[in-house]
Amino acid sequence: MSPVASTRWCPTPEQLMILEEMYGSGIRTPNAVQVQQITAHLAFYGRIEGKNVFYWFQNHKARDRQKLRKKLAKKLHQQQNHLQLQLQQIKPRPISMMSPPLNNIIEYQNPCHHHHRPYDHMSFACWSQPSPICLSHEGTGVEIQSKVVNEYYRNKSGPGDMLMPKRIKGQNSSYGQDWMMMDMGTRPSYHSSSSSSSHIPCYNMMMNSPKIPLKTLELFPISPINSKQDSTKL
Amino acid sequence: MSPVASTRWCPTPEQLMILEEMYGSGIRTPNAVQVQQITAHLAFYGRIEGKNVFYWFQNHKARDRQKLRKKLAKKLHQQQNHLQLQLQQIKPRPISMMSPPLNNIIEYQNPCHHHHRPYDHMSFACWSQPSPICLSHEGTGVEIQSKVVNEYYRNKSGPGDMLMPKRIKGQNSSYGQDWMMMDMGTRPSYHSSSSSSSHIPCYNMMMNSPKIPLKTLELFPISPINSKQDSTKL
DNA sequence: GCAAATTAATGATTTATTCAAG
DNA sequence: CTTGAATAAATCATTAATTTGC
Repeated sequence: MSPVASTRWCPTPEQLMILEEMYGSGIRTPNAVQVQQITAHLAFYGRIEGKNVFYWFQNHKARDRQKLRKKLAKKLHQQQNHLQLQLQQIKPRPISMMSPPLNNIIEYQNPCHHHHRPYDHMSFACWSQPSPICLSHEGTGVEIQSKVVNEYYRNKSGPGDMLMPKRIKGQNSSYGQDWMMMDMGTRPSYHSSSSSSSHIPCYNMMMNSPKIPLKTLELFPISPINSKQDSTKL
Repeated sequence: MSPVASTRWCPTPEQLMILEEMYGSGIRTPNAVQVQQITAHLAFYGRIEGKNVFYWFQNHKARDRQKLRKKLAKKLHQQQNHLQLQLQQIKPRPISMMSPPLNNIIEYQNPCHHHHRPYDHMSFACWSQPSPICLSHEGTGVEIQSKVVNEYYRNKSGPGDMLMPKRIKGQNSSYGQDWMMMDMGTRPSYHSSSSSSSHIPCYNMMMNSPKIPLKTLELFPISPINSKQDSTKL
């Protein structure tokens, strides 16, 4: 009879409203910092995590595109039909003569046209809990983690490094703020030349595995660890 | 003339060899723990991070599949040609009669056949640094993080929770070890029923942002944060 | 009204495709 | 050309709406 915690995030109406407002105002692929801010903000209205926010935008964007495509396909289909009608009226031809132009439409109807896909802008995953920064609502429980997380930050942080996305060159001015290094401290480099800073954008997140057993796991055999790998496939 | 740290991971021959051995021995989609182990192990031979290992397996698997597909398509194409030749020899027909069977082949050649795609098994992202656990090689610098990370773990970890993947039901025995909860501690739940445990698989990683400025970021306006969003797109 | 049965939405994951460094 | 990195599309799975028979 226990209420059984739901397995997946279920946005509250307020959360949804805010998310949609943000989306409406142009946010499409929030970066890690933005996701953190949004998450912290929304946590005021209910349980939420970074990954929920990240997924929400991803899904929303994708489904928007999907809708748009369908609409476009429909429109073009009608348009095409219309055109054909006109053509037929002007100069009737055998059916076979009409197929070539139709091919152009198919591309829109075909669910598989991943080519020429314009990458809209760098984005990256962020599955994380609300950070202690930017708690616009206080006393909501979000800052329960603050001490620990802050402590963690203190332990590692140096001066804030900003960096540009690797794939967008020469657009510094536009994206400078959105990108920053999240490298997990510096380790001695083993590679001769590649020194200290391994440049990892926001993807680089500390693995949050408090529940990984701390006991030493079996030393590494160069063979399947759990022997339950999907060697079935292939 | 500075040696300019390379932006992307460049596997050493040893690392590559080991990775390929692992792949050969059946590992396809290592889970977070495995990635950690592999990373720690390979760190002995040079700079490496969890995400490199993760990406390597992902890419290797994908490109293997790709090769296989191409081969299969080729084979089937030849086979088909052969069959047709035989058919033609037996009972010559007009060309038009031969197209239907050909359609079956096209599916293999078409790069867009994501349907009926057999999901091989649960897998998940893991962009993380080698964890302090399982350092099969010691004194290599990898454990430089250990103190900090361990401290972090100590701060948060409760009893190790194991959990099953959500999507594979009734297969407990097979995957039990591969899945575990990595929820970032418990916060008070705002949702009435959904209590404490938000079930997040290994995706759930603590954001590693030591270089995010700790200063309070601008409070949250329900509008683009950096005003540099990709509102260009759409 | 009201559950069981269906269907539609949408959160979460995995795979395919693209970009670009070396 | 190979392959590490990153994003978008496709897919799966669960929850919410909705319908249906009583």
